Amino acid sequence: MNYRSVRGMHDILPDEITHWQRVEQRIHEIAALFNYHEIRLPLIEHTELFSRGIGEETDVVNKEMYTFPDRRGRSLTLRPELTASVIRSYLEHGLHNTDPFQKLYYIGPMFRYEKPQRGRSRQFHQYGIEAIGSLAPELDVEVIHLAWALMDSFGIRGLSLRINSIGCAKDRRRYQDALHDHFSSRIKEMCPDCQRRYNDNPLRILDCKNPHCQPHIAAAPASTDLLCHDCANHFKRVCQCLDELGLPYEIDPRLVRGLDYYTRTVFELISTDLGAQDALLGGGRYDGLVEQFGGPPTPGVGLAGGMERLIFVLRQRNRGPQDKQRLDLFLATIGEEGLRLAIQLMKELRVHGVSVDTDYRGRSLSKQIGYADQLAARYLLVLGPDEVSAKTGKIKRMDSGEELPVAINPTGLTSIINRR
RNA sequence: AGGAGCGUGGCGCAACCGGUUAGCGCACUGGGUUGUGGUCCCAGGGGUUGCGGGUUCGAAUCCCGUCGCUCCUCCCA
Repeated sequence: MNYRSVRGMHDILPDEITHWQRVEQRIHEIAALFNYHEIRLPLIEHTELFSRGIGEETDVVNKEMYTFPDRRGRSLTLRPELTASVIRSYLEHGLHNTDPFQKLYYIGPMFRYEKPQRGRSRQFHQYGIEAIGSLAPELDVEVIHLAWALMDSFGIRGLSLRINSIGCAKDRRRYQDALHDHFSSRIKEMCPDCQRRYNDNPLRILDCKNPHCQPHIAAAPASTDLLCHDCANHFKRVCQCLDELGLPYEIDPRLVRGLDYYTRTVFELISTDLGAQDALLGGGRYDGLVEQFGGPPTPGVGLAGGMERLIFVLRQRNRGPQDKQRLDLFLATIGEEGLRLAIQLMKELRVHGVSVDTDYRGRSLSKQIGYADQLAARYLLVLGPDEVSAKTGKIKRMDSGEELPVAINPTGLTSIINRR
């Protein structure tokens, strides 16, 4: 075998697909409860959409994008996240002209060129929601509420939500200056990464996990102390509203985030089951992004979560065998005439919504029955010379072994299969 | 990008201080049982031990390189 999948790109095989289908189904259901509408966007965008939207100095843009020239030499990029694309689509289709307030969600693959490790692949899958067109702090809370509702629907416990506000663009600049002042006398004692960040993006220093840097970071000013009047009020109301809904959270003044478009509220949902990559989902406000893309001043708030990580946590918790794809009926056949009858019956039964299969490998009857058992078929019917001529047979419930006489035609069979 | 560990049939493992023909379990295929399943019994297919080189009478085993995978730092979903 000479071919392998590309590094960091993983196949999802049939034996694990029901997990994916379950999670996707649940996302559709929860999104509908909150009145979010699905949007499907291209995997590929013009590179500058991401580099300008996410920020030139972020890790994602700097070193993690799959960027390549197309046949005309235009620089294209496999999407590393979807918020920028959603905003592009929002503007391109003039959604802001029809109804500037939009509640959207998506599910799909994303690509980042990173060194793979647990909970991080180069192709991975995210679900996300974006609520565009309102500054209301209650909307921030709705987004967070949806995240909790999704987790609750899976019965996932032991999660913690960390939240912070990094303020508007002006606050952010002011905060960066404050951090500069704070670290200027200490930066020499801190790790090389922090020294680099000191110049590039002092906010990122707060993310450092190096124990030597911790005391310096702990003493740093909190972004929430420097918020302007409006931003402070906004954050206050977000927390208040979370309290009113009984949604648990803890304020983490060190929480920044790696994407430049965030303003005001930022948050992450953390699971201890995940190891080093512990963020199950993350999000925040991006009040300047639409305008930055040339649209009218339009605020927005959203979140994105990792499908792989969610499924991983799910599997940690319930270790039972997963549900198999259902098969209502297996037709075991004897001889050419038996198979001929089976083929005819299957055509008709499938029209009636019965999932049905037969043996295509000419195996012995006992092997066919063993196969039906392995497929977890609910019912079994043998089609041999007797059944072909009599047009009646005995249908067997595989779980109980009980056998019932049945007329071999779609009506007779479905009447038994469809009753519970 | 840096650090650590690991590569043996599809999967999980054994053999490894060099020594017959690389074994075992699961899975797969057939038979026992050409008309009724999960158990059991028997048989079978499937490996250039990741790849390349070196040491040696002899390498899955020791050495070097390389590729791949996993985990960690970092960053994030």
